[in-house]
Amino acid sequence: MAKDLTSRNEDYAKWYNELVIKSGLADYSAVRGCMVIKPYGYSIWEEMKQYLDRRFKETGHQNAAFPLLIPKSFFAKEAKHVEGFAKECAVVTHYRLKESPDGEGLIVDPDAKLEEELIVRPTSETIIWNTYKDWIQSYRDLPLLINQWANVVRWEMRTRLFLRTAEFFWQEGHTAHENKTEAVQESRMILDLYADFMEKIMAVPVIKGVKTESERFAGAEDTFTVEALMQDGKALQMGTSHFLGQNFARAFDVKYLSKEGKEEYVWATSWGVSTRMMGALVMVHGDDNGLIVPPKLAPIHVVMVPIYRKEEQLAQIREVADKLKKELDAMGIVMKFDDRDNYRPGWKFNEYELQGVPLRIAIGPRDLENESVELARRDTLEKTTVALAGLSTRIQTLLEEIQMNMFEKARAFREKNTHYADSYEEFREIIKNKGGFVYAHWDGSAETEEKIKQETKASIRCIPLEGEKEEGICMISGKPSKQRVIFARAY
RNA sequence: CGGGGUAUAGCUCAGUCCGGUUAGAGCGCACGUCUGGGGGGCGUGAGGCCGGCAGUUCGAAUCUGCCUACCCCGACCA
Repeated sequence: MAKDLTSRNEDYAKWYNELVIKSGLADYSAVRGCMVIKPYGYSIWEEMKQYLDRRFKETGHQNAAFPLLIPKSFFAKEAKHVEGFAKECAVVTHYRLKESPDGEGLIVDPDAKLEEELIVRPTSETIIWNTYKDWIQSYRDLPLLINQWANVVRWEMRTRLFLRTAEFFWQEGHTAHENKTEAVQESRMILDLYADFMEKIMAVPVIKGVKTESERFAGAEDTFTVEALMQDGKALQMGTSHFLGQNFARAFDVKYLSKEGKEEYVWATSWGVSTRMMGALVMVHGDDNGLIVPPKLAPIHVVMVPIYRKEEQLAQIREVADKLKKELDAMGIVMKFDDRDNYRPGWKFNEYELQGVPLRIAIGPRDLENESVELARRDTLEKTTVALAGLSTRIQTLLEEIQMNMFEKARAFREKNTHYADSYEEFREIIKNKGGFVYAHWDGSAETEEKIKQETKASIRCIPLEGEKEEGICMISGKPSKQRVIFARAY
């Protein structure tokens, strides 16, 4: 089996890093904290983008592109927003280089200092709202529903491939609305869209919820989140959707004239998911043999590995492959026929397992004779011999089954690792020894939240939106609580 | 930003403590050959300013000092 891969039990963090690199998703780059997304990794990201982009458009959004660089003064306009991002900004101060006087390389030309420094965007609210001011005059201009696919930079102290990189790729939606109800609805609708994507396409079960005040996005009135559980018992925030109230409208003076002829500030949302989801994909589905990509995200659904000695045999196999490929094409299933002769079958088996291709077909002289193939599932590692007749239909069914099985497996894992704690002792014991999600009562105060975080490293992931709301008392203060909230250690 | 670690072939690493001819291994790569149903065997070959700068010495991958970069673990954060 994948000989060189560290097992999850041995060292989960090491397993993750190795898997990302060895499966060809990404690699470290020459730039600190920034990664190279390799073709295979990028093709999965493209699948994610493609699906989400279609859904955004179906729900009335349009794509646009705003500048990478933002004038420093823009950040000062929304107080909480600056506070949240100031510590991790890359700043452009000059616009020219010149040869150094000693002739050894280049230096920044001191004469080329910018009047006003530019910030490499950590997020685009400010530049976008500055622009919206010019786009919005009347209630007829609303709602304004814009999305941007972009890269952003946040100068993180400590980075991890996909999970926290200094530069990352994402989409950020920025919408403007006439009233609060509509804006809240928008942010909730996007939250549902995200959750739907994660569960149906990524096969990652998520919990929808709202963030506590201290975990809220800088400048938001409410941050909605989708949270997932990784195999090491830690939580990962998969995406967020913010109700921004009128904060940015006020900061950038974006007003519209209502039907009644009254001047009003608009209401805003912003929402985003990033390449971080790639990390979730690895950590939720991967096993000790490598990645497992759910069929609905897989750039390649089926790979066929020919086994042969003589050229005539390969020619015969190729005939079968071509025919099957054509059938699968018509079904929207992508098959790769790997006839490279510099790698041997066993090597290819391992390689595709590492990459997580959902289905593998091995076909050799033996199979040709019996008019069958060997079909292997990546999720269960199960191998069966199946007839050539009706193979494409069989594949189609199997892919659906794999998709479902992966989701069910992840959900079962999450359920097994979801606990309820009624006392703080119980809570600490679970967080320390078992990990996972812990439902517990909390009095709603930031102090209690902080105390728990300090003492256990577990944070409130969210106040869940769904499920029954059971009243109780806070496990720390004994004060009343309207419902349990979800705690976990998180990435 | 604290703590730890690493830097030698494309990759993973030995060699450094105890300085001494020509710096090694495995994998990968190239060519040949036998092969081919779970990372093949054999043979031949290419590939190195031993992270940088300075010092000690007849002599430095090895000792000393300074620097740089990256990784891991924490704190902070999506």
